[in-house]
Amino acid sequence: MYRTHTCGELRIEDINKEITLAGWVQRVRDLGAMTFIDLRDRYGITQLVADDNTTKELSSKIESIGREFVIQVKGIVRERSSKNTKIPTGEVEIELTELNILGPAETPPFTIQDDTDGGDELRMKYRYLDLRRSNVQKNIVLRAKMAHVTRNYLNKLDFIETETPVLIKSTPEGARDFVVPSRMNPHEFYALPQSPQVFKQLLMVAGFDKYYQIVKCFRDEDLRADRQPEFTQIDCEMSFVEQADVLSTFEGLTRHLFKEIKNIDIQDFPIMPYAEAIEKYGSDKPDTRFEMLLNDISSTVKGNNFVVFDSAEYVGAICAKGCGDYTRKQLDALIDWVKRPQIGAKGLVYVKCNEDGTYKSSVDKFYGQDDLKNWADKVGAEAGDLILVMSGDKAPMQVALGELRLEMGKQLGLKNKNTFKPLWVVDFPLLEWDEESKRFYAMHHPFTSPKPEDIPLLESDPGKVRANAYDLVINGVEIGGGSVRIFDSALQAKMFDLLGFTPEEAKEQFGFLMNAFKYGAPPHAGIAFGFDRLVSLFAGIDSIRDVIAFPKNNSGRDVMIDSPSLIAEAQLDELLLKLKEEQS
RNA sequence: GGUGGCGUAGUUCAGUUGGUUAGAAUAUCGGCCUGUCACGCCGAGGGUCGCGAGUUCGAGUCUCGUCGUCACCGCCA
Repeated sequence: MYRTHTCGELRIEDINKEITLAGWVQRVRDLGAMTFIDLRDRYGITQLVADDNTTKELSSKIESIGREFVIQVKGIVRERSSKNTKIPTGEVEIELTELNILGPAETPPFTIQDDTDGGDELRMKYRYLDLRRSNVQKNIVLRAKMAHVTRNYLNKLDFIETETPVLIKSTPEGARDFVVPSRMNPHEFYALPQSPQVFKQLLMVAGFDKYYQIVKCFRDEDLRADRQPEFTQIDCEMSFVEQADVLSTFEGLTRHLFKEIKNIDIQDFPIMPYAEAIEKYGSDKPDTRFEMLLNDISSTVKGNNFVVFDSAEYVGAICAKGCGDYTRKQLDALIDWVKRPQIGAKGLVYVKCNEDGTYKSSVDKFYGQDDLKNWADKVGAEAGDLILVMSGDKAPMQVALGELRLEMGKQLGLKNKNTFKPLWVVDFPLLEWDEESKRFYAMHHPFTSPKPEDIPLLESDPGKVRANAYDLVINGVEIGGGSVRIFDSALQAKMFDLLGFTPEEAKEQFGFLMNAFKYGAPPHAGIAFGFDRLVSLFAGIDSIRDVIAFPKNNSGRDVMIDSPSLIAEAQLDELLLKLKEEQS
């Protein structure tokens, strides 16, 4: 037996027990006549001690060990004469009688401590060492617990967990596919799923009624802190349900997770149409932890010969509470911030609401005190507040103002990591016009059903059609999204037509789905949660890398195993593949 | 594809206007130390300043290129 206890469980009640422990050496503190060793495993740290009773053989072994050695020790639990109240095992220590080196260790390239000296790059290269650190382990443990709670909840509701294939078919819509050459079918490729979308719909046709799967999905697009090329979804689909049923089921799952994992009771779970989210927050994933809503003040500000506003389609304003004392330097920094290419605004007009009831703005030449008071009334600004105004074309300015709102929220400390504000965003547009290719794209995916009352618009004004699609947003993070699906093959054919597929193309790519619908398809709807994002939200972390055991870096590389990599010529030959020179 | 930050000891970083032998902390190694738990004290070793070119009497420092990395925009049904 390698151990009788873990390094996290011995207490004062265990005194005088003979025990065996195994783990990693966290640190050796040699005081001369006595030596302390911190022994670590994933459960905790236990102090070992060797003093003048120690045999020569044992002390020479102790001298030979260093950080991160894997050792097994036998000894007696005894009470410490000076206790450490910072750790649960701090009242006891192990008086060593025997020590075996199970695995010697070289000095690690960075210290295995919560406050490690290692940078991100190094930690990723030696991720197996990084994962020894308790604050990294706790994220992985949290992830496991959340998956467990999710499975329990959905199993209880009679959902059936079903695996779907990973080697599937490439489709041109949506994100780029990762492709895998087929040896047995020369010149042909599988694609890795961007989501199990069509399979879960086919499971509905098959009558499974309620399906879920915690599943890897793959998208060959550029990465971000919250985007990995392979990521995990809680993927779900239900039959004989309407949008409201899906929302309430997964509102239930979300509440349950918050309660079980964080012991938080989520109060409100509001539902907001997409159009309102854009109008009030300049985003389809509003962070509702704070207000600072966008106001359209176009009608209030026009007609004072200020050409910038008079010529603008949209003039919008937000009110930053308590920022009326911003200095010139702070305001200039904000102006620079909105002018960065990422935001791309031409400028920013400000109005300071002074404590004495007067106003000071960057457009005093054009607007008097009465005008500025009107603005203040319109946006709900009081003495001590700061009004920030941007103007231009409506859609981009709403987005820019929404970004500015988030930045101000950050500066004012309104994005509290311990507050959780969920929100359903509903009634997304069904289609999105793409200027470049002069065609409509499905905003969600081509199987999303339009709202019944908007179906006539499919002919006259497709851009106006709203979808039965919904996103779950928490604290400004898109956690999940789904839709009511089309289950009528005629309507599905019409959708493909709108999206520019010829009937032949539609048949070639999605014929199996349309065929399936001919044989009795139930009404169905579904949703998928971004599991990595959900876990990082619960962990209070911005990057999903920290909740993935072995993540990829910014350029999609695994720096630990060094992938992707070239393959042998023989492998290429077998696949009848030849590498082209890079295009210049 | 684009914008920006970073790259100096094992590691995290500092390095002034371009000027003497490139520093600190930590880690490592050696010595001392009986209650440490970020142990302490004394000492030692440790550098292709990412790589390449250029400017200059002289480059860690300036310029260009390149590679790596991070953040963001595009992209992500």
